[in-house]
Amino acid sequence: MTKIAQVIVDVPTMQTDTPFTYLIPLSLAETVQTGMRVVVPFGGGNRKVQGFVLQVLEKTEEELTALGQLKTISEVMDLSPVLNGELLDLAEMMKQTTFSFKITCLQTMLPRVMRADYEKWLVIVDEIPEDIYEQVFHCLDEIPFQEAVSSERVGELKKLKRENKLEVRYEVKARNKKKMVQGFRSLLSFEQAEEAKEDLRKTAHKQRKLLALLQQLEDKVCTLVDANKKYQVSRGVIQKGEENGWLELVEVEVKRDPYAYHTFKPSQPLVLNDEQQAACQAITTHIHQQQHKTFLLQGVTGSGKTEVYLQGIAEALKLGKTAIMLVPEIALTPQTVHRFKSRFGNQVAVLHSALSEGEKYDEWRKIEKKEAQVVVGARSAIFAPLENIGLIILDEEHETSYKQEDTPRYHARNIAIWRGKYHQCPVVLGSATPSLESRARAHKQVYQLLPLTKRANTKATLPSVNVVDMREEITKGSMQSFSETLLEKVQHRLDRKEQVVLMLNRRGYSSFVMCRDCGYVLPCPNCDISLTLHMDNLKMKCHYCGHEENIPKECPICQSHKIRYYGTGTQKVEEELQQLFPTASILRMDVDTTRRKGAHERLLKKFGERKADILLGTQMIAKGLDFPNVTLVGVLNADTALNLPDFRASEKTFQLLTQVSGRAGRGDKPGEVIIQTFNPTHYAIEYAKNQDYELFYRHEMQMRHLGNYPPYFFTVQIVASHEQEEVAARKSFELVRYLKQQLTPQAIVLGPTPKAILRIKNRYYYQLVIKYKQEPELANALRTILETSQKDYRQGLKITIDIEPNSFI
DNA sequence: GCCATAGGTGAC
DNA sequence: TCACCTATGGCC
Repeated sequence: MTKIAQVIVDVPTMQTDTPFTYLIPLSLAETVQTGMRVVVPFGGGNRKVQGFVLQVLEKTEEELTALGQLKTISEVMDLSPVLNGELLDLAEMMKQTTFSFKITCLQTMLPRVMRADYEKWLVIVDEIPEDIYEQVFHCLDEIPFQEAVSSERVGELKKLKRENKLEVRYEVKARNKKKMVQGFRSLLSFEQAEEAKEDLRKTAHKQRKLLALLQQLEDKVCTLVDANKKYQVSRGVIQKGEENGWLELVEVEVKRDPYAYHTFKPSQPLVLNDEQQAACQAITTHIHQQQHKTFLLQGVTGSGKTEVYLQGIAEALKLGKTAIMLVPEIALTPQTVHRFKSRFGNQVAVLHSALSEGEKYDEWRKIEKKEAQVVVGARSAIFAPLENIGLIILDEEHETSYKQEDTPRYHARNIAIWRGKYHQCPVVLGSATPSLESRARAHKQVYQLLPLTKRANTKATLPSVNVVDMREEITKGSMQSFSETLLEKVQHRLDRKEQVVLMLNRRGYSSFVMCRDCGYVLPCPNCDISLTLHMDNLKMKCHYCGHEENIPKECPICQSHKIRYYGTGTQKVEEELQQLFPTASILRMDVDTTRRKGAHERLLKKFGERKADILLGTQMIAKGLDFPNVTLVGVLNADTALNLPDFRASEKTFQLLTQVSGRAGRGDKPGEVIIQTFNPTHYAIEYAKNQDYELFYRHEMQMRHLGNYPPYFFTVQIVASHEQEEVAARKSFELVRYLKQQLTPQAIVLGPTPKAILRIKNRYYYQLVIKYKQEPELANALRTILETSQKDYRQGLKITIDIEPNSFI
């Protein structure tokens, strides 16, 4: 019997999107297991690629010959599997539902560092002309392949390769480096150490201390850093110890712990009110009974959803089970992490984008080694390699960031429910403003609704909300960002030493440069969009392709010098605000001020300690902040999202306004919210003003029904892009024709239309949209499109399929 | 993604 | 007739 392995190779194409069979060499027969990463030779040149083992099988000699000529696995990259059976199955589901390659799905589930690094070298294997050896190879045996390609003598090198005098060598490099530090281990028994102590001179305190430490360690390893910090034994003393033969120096692995220098005060479960109690009960019953069910925990802001999560997780842990808690990236603040760490201590692993690649890898391994039972993280944390999951939670389930924007375009909510079914455990979707899809499913009893209607802090009442009609402010002649009403209210809070949060809707609020004489706006040379002014480095920047240029001094069209900054970035509003309230201390929070690691945390801490009066920021301040002294929240421009040509515009506006309003009056003092808008009668704003989700939901459902939008219809978006506009356009017309022919007459195929931003990075984008209720042939049609698109791809025509896209813009 | 191969083109 | 190009299929 011979062992063979089914391997998915790291070549993301349609034709290689299937398992390949490899022989397992005798030397690795006991090592190779399902779910491990391996290095295999692939293709004509036998270049080495990374692969994932899907299956290990044993074959007889006859069976083996029937399989034809097989290649052999070169090496294994892991000591133990990195993906278990569940995650391998999950990858298959993702591939099928997102129309992406298996390899891409597998890689998505692992920390980035576990993707291979490939290196290519050009190696001399036979005599080559002296001058090439000296000039190109610099008298070395091999050079990086890239160096050879960029050399002036590529032609000659190619010829030498054909004559087998040169060879290409491929290398697969593992990037998942463990962090190693110097440590030491005792070589003495307790008695020997005791004797050594006696031989010491009386004054040798430090060495005596070291010996005591060695006795305490027994055969454990101690790092030099720990010896210094915890036991005040310095490097020199340890070196002396080594010379004396007391200890040996060793390399030890340390886990990077991003929260090592934080202290977490343990917190106790809070007393739940009736509604929280009922919700918690429903969830824990399902944990106990090992029964899957999806719950929609709909609670007004401040209703204590988090405490329900915490107690649910505690229950899972009590049963020896594990739990995943997903939080949107921007809500994954130190405050949030703190709440979980202080309740569950170091059982918690945190996964989010602010961590370095190494830190992410270590947190991942902490989970994999079962050192952590609770995982708190953003979207990709849904793939945490936990076993025996008892509870999965998605907080702020309506957040669009739960859907990945590039392939595989999975939605964390779907993955969560899949894993919930696999582990037979409850899944809790929590939100104050659920997505229409989820709320409709709760209505149809697909999910079970758990309502929380009261604020947990009984003294805290829902804030009163006022809408200010900015059209009137304009006629009054005030050209500022602030209405008189808002200014009065801010002054009032400043007088009372209370705090204010002001939010700018980022979209449409970036600054651009316009000529006052001819109206010329500086465009990006690669994209159909205007450049944005960045004050931090005084450059004009394109938000889509990253193009940068200097701020023009004169208009390139009419040479006028009357070129001015338009629009209001947070910086400009900050200046305006400072002029109006010279004595107020203002904190600005936007991409510019939070770019540096930990800046986000520092700003919030400062505000929490009441070292500032006003917090001015973009959407990032709308979520999860809990500052009891904030009694006024102002939204400077509520409409910018409303005007987008997107069927979710109203929903997003309503959600944002409700979320940000929830930041006011979380303590004992009542809160107030001011919403400035040019559309005071729009239903999204009206219902947000009354904090009435139910009415908004009903109204919006009618709108969706009229427009044949989700949740009444399923949607698929297909985008074709090419450097030449007509190629992209022609392809999308062809796709529409094909789809109309494949689908039932009930399916609605819209388009093709040019995308809202036709050109990005010098590529033209055309899209088409399919709306449908039931289309048994759709999956097949999409798969066919994917297969045929492989050919187009070589001609530079890219086609992407997005199931249930976040927007059609 | 990359290589080997096939079939085409032009320069002599 | 060869050198060089691009388009295309296969990779275990």
